[in-house]
Amino acid sequence: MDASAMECARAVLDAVPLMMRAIGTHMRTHGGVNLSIPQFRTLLFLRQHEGASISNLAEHLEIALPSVSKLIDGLVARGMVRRQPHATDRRRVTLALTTVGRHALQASHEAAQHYLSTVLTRLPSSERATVAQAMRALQSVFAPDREPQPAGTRAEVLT
Amino acid sequence: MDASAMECARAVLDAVPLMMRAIGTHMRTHGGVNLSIPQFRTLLFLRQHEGASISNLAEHLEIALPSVSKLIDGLVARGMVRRQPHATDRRRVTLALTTVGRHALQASHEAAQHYLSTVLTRLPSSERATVAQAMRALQSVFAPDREPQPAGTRAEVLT
DNA sequence: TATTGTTATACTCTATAACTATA
DNA sequence: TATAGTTATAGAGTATAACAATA
Repeated sequence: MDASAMECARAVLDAVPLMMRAIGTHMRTHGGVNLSIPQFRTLLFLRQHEGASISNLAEHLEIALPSVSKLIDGLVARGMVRRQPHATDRRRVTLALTTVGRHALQASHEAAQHYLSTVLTRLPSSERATVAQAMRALQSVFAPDREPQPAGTRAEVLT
Repeated sequence: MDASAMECARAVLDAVPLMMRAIGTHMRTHGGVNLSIPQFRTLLFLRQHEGASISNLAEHLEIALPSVSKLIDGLVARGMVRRQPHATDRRRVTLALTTVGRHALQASHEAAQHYLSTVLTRLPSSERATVAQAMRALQSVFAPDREPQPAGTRAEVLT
């Protein structure tokens, strides 16, 4: 716990809530779709993992099962996700994006990409490289047990 | 909006919610104090800005006035903050930390510092420097209208 | 007995609209 | 009329505990 780690901790605690709010507010108020960050991440995950279950999602989002169930309730109510019976295990629920969900994700996704890119373009490209590198480093320490994503998958996230 | 900005946007959107959750969960479950991030930030602000009003706080946290009022309700109910009449303007509320609030902040603060520092120490110090630099850059673009803090103030945040 | 998911309950965070009191 | 704050209302996110159904 040297001085640099403390300085770093301070900077993280200053910047992260600020970014979270900026991103969340933007996603709730632009792009005509009005998704929260967890909703957005859910749709993203379901697009990448067809046939995922509630448990799969809970593991990915790192939130409790009942919370996920409620999150899905909301998306089902908005017609973006379907709950389907699992082929062989009748305890499981298979989740699927609807067409509405697919379009909502696409729109929200473009809006988020545009917003974040615009904000980040205010930085010189060398700083942007620093930010990208820092984000990868942070992700590795804050989610150390996540298996590395298959090549190509990550690159699709905001494509 | 070049490729680097998009790559960067992707990385931010991957890493920021993850960190937010990790920090929030830790603050809610450790250190014996159980503060949410907004509560923590509120106490921090009140320690640095004695005599602040609800509006001052709303501006700093970038949330709506009624939300702040409720946030303060919660902290008052827990005995951490006092609402006091303003000396000259009877519309205003002057907020003050109680002794309980001061101690809660101190404890939560040490726990947060310890947790974040521990996590960040898993990075080589060169990466930590990158992270610190990135956080400063991000703060500048996500809160571009904030006046720069007076020298010394920032350094106290986690002291 | 263990796993998957839901319901019940209870917080916190956040917003907008409508209101009160004061300036 | 404009500002500071509160109350009312509403929806999202999250958790734990208790439960049902299935394996």
